[in-house]
Amino acid sequence: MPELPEVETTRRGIAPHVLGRAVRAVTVRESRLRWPVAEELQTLLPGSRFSETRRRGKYLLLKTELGWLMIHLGMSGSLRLVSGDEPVKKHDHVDIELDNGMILRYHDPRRFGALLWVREPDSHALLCELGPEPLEPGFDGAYLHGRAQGKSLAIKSFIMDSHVVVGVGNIYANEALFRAGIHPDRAAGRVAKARYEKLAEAIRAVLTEAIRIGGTTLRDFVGGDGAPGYFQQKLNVYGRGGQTCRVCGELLKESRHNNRATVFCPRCQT
DNA sequence: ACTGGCACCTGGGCGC
DNA sequence: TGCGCCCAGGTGCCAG
Repeated sequence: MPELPEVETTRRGIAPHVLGRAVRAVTVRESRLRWPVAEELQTLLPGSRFSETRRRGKYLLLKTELGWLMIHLGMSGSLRLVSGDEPVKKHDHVDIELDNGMILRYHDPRRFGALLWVREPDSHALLCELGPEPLEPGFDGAYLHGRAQGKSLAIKSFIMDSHVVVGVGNIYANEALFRAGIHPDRAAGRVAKARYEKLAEAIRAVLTEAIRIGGTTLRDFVGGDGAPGYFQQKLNVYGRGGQTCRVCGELLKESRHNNRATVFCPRCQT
């Protein structure tokens, strides 16, 4: 599920329910995630109070007096608030019980996600090398163009590198390249600055739109099953290989970059 | 320094 | 129905 819009939607969904709340207890049913669930969740988190939520790329950060709980949802993770009597389902790995009885429940079938403890987010190894936020100042065509100089890798792989820009996963990489009219195979270093301007704008547009739509499903984070399928009807290329291009009618082609599915229109994207 | 490929997991869908 | 195969929204790490 989670690309940047999903992570941001999760942050906005849980923020009003955790801010100002203290943690009553933590239950770890399965600690074998991408990295072992941090011991501090059980030694430091109980008794602490959440005072701030933040997102950096696809990492979610919840501040307490003693440090930050850092959460990554991996490929299949989700975080939602449930009432204390909600039955535990398979793959509900971690419960963080709040002082009002609600539970922040981490669910992750594939276990590619992570729950870590960090003292200082800005200097943490996983965060300090990350590229700019695509929706904040500092990310634009000039920046991308500059970073691409001398690079021979495919532009799709380039924009999916979190050291270049965070939060552009496979769906939105495909969609942004389509909107910008750029062929995904093109060498990053051989794309003109003007086209990077268009690409930066396309990345901002698809992410902003997805967050906007995701915002309408915020209620799902409390109670419901929290499985929004919102962006589907907006997709122009992702998952549409072999179907016709919505703009020109050409058959959409499929390929792969770094073992990730790529879909593009051979006529619109050059 | 770059780049491509692999690893970590489970579950769903498909063809036989 | 069952089995085996392929695929999946991420990303750190490794070898060449």
